Amino acid sequence: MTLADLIENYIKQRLLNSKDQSIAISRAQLAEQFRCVPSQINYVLTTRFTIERGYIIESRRGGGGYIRIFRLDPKERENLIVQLFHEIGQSVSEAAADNFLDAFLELSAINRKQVQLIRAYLQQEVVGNSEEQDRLRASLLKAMIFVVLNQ
Amino acid sequence: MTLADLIENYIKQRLLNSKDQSIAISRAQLAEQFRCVPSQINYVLTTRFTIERGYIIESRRGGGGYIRIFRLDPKERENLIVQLFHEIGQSVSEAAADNFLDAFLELSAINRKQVQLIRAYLQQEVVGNSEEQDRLRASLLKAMIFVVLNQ
DNA sequence: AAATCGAAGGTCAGTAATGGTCAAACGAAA
DNA sequence: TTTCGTTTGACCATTACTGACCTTCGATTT
Repeated sequence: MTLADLIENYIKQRLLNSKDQSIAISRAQLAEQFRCVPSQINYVLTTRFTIERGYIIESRRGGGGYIRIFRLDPKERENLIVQLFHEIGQSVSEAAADNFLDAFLELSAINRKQVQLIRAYLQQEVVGNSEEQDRLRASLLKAMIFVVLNQ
Repeated sequence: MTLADLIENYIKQRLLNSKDQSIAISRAQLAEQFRCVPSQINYVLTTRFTIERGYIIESRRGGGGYIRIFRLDPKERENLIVQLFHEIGQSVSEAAADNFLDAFLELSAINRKQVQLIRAYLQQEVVGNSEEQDRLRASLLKAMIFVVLNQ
């Protein structure tokens, strides 16, 4: 459990407690709270709270500046899942595949074990990130996601 | 009893003692414990903790990195099913794919709905019976069978 | 109104901390 | 002697974290 993980969990907890699926934070203050440099907060936000994972970040600089984190509306869950599936497209790198799996997991479209299975199978069957491999990876990923979503 | 065997036994013992059929290890730390190079751990994992033997490996590099080992639930009829899975091979025609699906159905490895889903998805994604299409069909079929078998 | 200042947040490159890969050497069994 | 599983180490890839420097924006001063 790294510092980045701790900050990630803290933000997610605050989002769960929030009324409107969004919270505002002060970068400097949060950095102070976790005894780290402010840019560490940016690192957590850019690696963990991406659009693919279902978050939107809005911020303002200057005096009274802030960072606001939105969790996408669960009402649109189905649409998001379908959209996410389409976003996989024809070709994905290994890292991109992981992001997609995490995104499906975040949406509770699939569970943790299914993620492990799919990831493991992809790693076993698809090695490297050549264009051909990326295409095969996308095909396999979509096929496996398809069955777990629909069965 | 080689070093690889010792490490294998150690990991299996820890899995037995674990609550959720999974443990996390530090590659460097485990290597230190057994007085060997870190890559020896990879050797043990890739030779002894494969999917075929019922294990899944997940890992993360970088600071706070780890290796997590999951034990899959051992199933009845596992040998037959695994064998059938391997028989799919690298290339299957549409008719052959249907036969494999029926065979899995006979073994109650998958259910009717899953068969329909897989068949429909294959028909949608793979057209024709050229060698290239047959290879893609085999890949997708195995990927989808894999997830429904193991999840 | 324009210039300036201070208080936010943003970016990026560098360093450290992990784990991954692969080919060669080794060694026991056939 | 050959073969095949084991072991090693050099080199690679990924992730976490930091700090110097940059940009933006509101408020204050000229």
